[in-house]
Amino acid sequence: MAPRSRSRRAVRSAPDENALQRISARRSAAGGDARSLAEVACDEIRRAIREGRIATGAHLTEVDIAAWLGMSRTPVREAMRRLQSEGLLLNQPFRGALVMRLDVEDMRQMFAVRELLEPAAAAACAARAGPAEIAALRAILEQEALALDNPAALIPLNRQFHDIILECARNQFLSKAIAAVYALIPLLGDSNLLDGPHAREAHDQHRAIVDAIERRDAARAEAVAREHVRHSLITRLARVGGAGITKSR
Amino acid sequence: MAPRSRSRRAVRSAPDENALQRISARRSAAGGDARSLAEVACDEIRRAIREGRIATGAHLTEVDIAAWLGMSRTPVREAMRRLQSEGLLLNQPFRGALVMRLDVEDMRQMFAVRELLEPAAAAACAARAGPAEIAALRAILEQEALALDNPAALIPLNRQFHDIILECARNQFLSKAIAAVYALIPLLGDSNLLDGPHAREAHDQHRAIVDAIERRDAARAEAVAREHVRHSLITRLARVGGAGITKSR
DNA sequence: AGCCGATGGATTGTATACAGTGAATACAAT
DNA sequence: ATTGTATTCACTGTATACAATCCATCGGCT
Repeated sequence: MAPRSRSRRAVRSAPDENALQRISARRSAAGGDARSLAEVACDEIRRAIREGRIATGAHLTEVDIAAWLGMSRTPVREAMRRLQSEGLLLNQPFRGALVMRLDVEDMRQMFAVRELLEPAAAAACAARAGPAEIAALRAILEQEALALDNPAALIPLNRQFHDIILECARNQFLSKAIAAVYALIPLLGDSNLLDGPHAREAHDQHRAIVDAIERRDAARAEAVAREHVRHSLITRLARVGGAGITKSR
Repeated sequence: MAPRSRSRRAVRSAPDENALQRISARRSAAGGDARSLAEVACDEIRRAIREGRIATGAHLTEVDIAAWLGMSRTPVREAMRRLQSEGLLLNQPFRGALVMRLDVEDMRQMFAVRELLEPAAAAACAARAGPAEIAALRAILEQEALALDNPAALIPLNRQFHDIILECARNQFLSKAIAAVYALIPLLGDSNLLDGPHAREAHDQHRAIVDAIERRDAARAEAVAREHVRHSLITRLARVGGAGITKSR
């Protein structure tokens, strides 16, 4: 008996408002950036895995994620497919997906490949870097130096540092190969940079890499980059061996 | 078109019969294998690109592909997304996708990375190969020897050869990295193995690699594998330089 | 009791409707 | 003629309905 007069229109207009809400939420979430819901879903799932809110080994279904994120299955499906092809999720046909888990051996394998690729990137960068790139690297170094006890700032700086070197190497296939390996880093859990002493040593190594690049000393850049990867593995192994997440039975 | 009788219901019932046809077509097409339509679409598009039926640089839309393959947009969308993440297609938001094109410089970059990764795989394989793997490799070699003038047979054998070595290296990250690079091979067009002399040389190199692996001579396996990649690039360059597809202006 | 096919619940796979986007085009105004 | 504005158009992004599939479990039959 309520206002029946406008019922038809009311029913029609409801979805529109929802749509508007969705869009505005989408835009505001990333500061005006208009990412698709699928991208949002992808990032959210990845983040939840990295932060441990979704445990490795957990069982995910499209409907659950869709309900969690408040969107339909379609974008969620797209996101899960993407994460599967990245190797973060293991697809089980008609049965959902499992969050991959990496053991210590997997970690060693990952670092073995990084030890192959990242020195190559540093060497290529040393051969190609111009003043602009070197200035950018130096800028990162300075910011790092000021943030050595602030992992929240250090982590994106670290990523930028490696991104600049990779971009400077100007080899899209090298980038693809490294990206394929990096995709599984969220499964490793907390960053090494949460560890103060490691952060300092990593910073010193970054500095040595930039010095070599600036001198166009490809061999030296390669060697230091290799040492950087090795050092990172050692820190990881110490943390895994020492603290809780042993492979258990 | 269909009888205009109360469109809703008419439209509803039609798809059922289509679905049955589609499914049976799907099963029969691949000899009883029940791949999803998305996988079919993915393979078809990839194949069409490799065979040049879809030109590099072409503009693809979901509806066009869906019409071509006789399925709905949903699986096509999934396939295109996948090919985008592989790097075969370049997404243009709201505007379809472009088929990537590689120039000679891209090709050099690709082979530079392969020269990094494939020797590493051969070395790791030499360190780990058991009798079973060596027997499998020898079997491939024998089949190759019989098919040196039959590219249609040689191409899958070649793939199997490299797959066995990669699997034997037992490093999922090495596999991922190589897969990321190989994904763009369809863009290179015809296989080198269509060239008789090259096929013979490649076969000899395969044999040398297996010999080294069997002797557990990792360094030698690595060196030959590197030479194998280099040789492959040289053949490619000769073909591109000699025959038509120069980068034009 | 034990095997074997039917049944149901959970989950993905697919089709389709519709809203939203952005470029191109047509048209008006200066 | 040129610029600004509305309209159209082709396309994607998203939601939703429905079909197919897998697995577990339950019942009948031997």
